[in-house]
Amino acid sequence: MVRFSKKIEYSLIALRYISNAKDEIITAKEISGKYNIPYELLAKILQKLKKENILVSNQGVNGGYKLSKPLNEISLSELIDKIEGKSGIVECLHTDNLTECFIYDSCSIKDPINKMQLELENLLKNKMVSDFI
Amino acid sequence: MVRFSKKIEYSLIALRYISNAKDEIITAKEISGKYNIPYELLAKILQKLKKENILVSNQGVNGGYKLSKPLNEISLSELIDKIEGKSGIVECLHTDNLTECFIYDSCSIKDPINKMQLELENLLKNKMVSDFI
DNA sequence: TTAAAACTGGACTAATATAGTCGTATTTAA
DNA sequence: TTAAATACGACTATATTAGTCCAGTTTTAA
Ligand code: SF4
Ligand code: SF4
Repeated sequence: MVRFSKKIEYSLIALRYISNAKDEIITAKEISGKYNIPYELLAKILQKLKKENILVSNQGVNGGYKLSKPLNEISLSELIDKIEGKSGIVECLHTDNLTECFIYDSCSIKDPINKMQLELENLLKNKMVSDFI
Repeated sequence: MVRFSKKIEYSLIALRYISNAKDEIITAKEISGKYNIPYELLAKILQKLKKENILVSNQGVNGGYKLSKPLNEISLSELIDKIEGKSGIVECLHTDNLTECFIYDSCSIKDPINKMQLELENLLKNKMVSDFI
């Protein structure tokens, strides 16, 4: 029910490492090697973080990644939304609500579930990636 | 990353309904019908809740379920643990740690992840099933 | 006594989400 | 021109969740 995906864990490990390296440019290979994270998977994640403007990248020889902003400006909430795509704690609270819950009309717990979501969001918004160091 | 399973949602709907019926005995069929919840699945869930001492049951004709204790004495945390089995937010925090994370030794975020888990647990412990009414 | 209404229990399948892999293209410094 | 790196898309494998099926047992009431 509450579970960090490997993508999020690998993101945190990578961001932490890149942050500690200050302005040095870090490659996917380096992080993959240090932490035994599958290279292809980590590479995908870093590409995604770049596309989401959390990292900036340089291609080619001597290329790699560095932070686009300090980690205390990135909330866990933001990281999760950007890596996994924004999503609600239940079907009917997804923003892109293509698949409406087949129970929706008769459901008696929509309101309290909604409140619950807000409380969880609040916790994740106030937790910064820098707290994972 | 933070997602209620259908089992939990169906549990909440059912517990709410049974609670509102006061001391009347409620059948799986009745709840299934009112809320369009797949009967076999709901039946399994109620059986589990009975086994976990949240419900008490009567078999046979006119049988059914009622609460073994009021909903304000059951935390969301307890419900989740009993329905889904207790589990950590990441592999290495599972209590029955059969499968150790293959990154464990080199992992740099174990401690902060642990703290995060405590904060989430705290939220879920202070949320009672009665809050979902 | 028997039939129907309910719970019980286990195995099974289907659907979905997560994790990881592969191949190929592009960029760039040396 | 080559090697080291990011970039992208499709693919496969694995795990989890959701739902189904079937064969019981218990109990009440006709
Ligand atoms: S309608 Fe009710 S059961 Fe369906 S997803 Fe929303 S809260 Fe859950
Ligand atoms: S060891 Fe690190 S990567 Fe592995 S499960 Fe624990 S926190 Fe996550």
